[in-house]
Amino acid sequence: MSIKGIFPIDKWDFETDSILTDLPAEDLALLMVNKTERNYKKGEIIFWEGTYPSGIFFIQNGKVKKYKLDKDGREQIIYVANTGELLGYHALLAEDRYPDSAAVLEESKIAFIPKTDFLHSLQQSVVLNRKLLKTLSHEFAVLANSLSMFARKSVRERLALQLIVIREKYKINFQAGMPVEINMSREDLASLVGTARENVVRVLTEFKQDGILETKGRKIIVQDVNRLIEIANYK
Amino acid sequence: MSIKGIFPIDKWDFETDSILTDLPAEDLALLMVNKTERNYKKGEIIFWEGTYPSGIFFIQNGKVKKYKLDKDGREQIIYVANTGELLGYHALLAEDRYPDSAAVLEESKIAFIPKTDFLHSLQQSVVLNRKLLKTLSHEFAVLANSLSMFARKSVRERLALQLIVIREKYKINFQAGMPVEINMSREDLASLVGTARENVVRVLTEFKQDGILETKGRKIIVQDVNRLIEIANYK
DNA sequence: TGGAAAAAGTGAGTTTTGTCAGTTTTTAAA
DNA sequence: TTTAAAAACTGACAAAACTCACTTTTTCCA
Repeated sequence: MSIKGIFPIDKWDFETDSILTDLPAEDLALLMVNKTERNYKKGEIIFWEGTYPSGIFFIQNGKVKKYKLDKDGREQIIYVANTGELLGYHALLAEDRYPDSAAVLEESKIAFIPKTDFLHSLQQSVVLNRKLLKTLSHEFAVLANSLSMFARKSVRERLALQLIVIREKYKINFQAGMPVEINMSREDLASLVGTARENVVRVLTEFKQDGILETKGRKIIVQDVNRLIEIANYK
Repeated sequence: MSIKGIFPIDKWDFETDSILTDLPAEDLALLMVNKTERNYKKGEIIFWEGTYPSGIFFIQNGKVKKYKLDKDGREQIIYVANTGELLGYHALLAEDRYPDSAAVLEESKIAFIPKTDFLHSLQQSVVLNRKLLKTLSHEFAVLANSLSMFARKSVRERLALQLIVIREKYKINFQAGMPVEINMSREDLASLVGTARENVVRVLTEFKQDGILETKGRKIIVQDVNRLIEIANYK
């Protein structure tokens, strides 16, 4: 059974990948005409908050965290982007600097599309325009959800919820039916949940004792999503 | 001295008002052709989260809170929109339900623009398209900031920051040079800061004792913005 | 404009979260 | 395969935030 029947996963996912999949072949070709591919190693940074963009990025394969660092150096993950998603278009469209930084969570293949090609495609393609407006508006809903979660939910509730959401993203790495392994450092999980690493570890131990999940080294295998959904206490 | 030299207020403001101010007269006329105006009393609701949109709204005069209610009925304010701003376009552009609710914070005059007119203007006006893309991308940056603040800052820091931001919105109600009065219930302030009413009251009392602000009944007059900026501890 | 209702403010106790200072386990390079 | 470094985990304590029960002040409308 898919998670969609029991949890509104679409409210936590940007659906950026639909921008390209719905684009007519000729519009897509125009956008991709000068793209350059590159492999990024785990932990490598794609762009830095506060710098000016020179193009957009397309995740051909891999996972990317979008995050902000606060004054005290603490990291907050805003969103985890997956294979097929675009990155970095906010800065270009807002005619401003990057609002966040992006770093790869696992070995990834990422394409770069120059600014001029993106802006040119935007002028030419009615579909690209419409899809960007739709995606950005949907992102608003996702961020509003996240904001409300961080402001109002306990660490335990937030961790349960983020485990549900992040697990969906790791499904892409595993065959259907096979147990999904979440391979994320406790540090990154803490950045995602908005708490200290120690708290993540403590709650994970609780969940493990309750038979909700098991761990294989750092990897997390969720055994009872329904219990996580209950704990997340999300309408 | 304007706040802009000492605090990056643009990172906390949607700038939605620029959508209409930058629109060519003919595009604006097309958009406004069937608009209907209405006065809303304090507390009245404009639209509800989860319902389908039939148009967009324009705040001709007043202030509107955009908020979400969680499972336990607790309110989280996502954003406070001011005179000149548009409301409700996210749902139409995402072809989805409203992601949040909207209610007026003070007596307001609000215009309704039917869905068909908005979508028709979108097809006709290149400028409207571009401005919406720009505004939505900027909103992403604002929400990412807020998200990070809620996840990482203390109640004291959050209240200091929100007082700075909300005070700018109340400037519109007062003559330049006159002391700005923030006229917001402690309940609404708590919804904005993401905490309980009692905590807002306690921190406000502290700020009052430190000479950072004074109160006139429920109204808050900030006397030392620089101290608030220090306390907010925002880079 | 008096008075009832609503909102603001206070205090004490509990719960949650953060911090520090470690030990143990896992990872990955040599 | 060994082993040093990094990451994961644990416990104790401190700080922050929440909740409840209550008093005082303000608002607003009959």
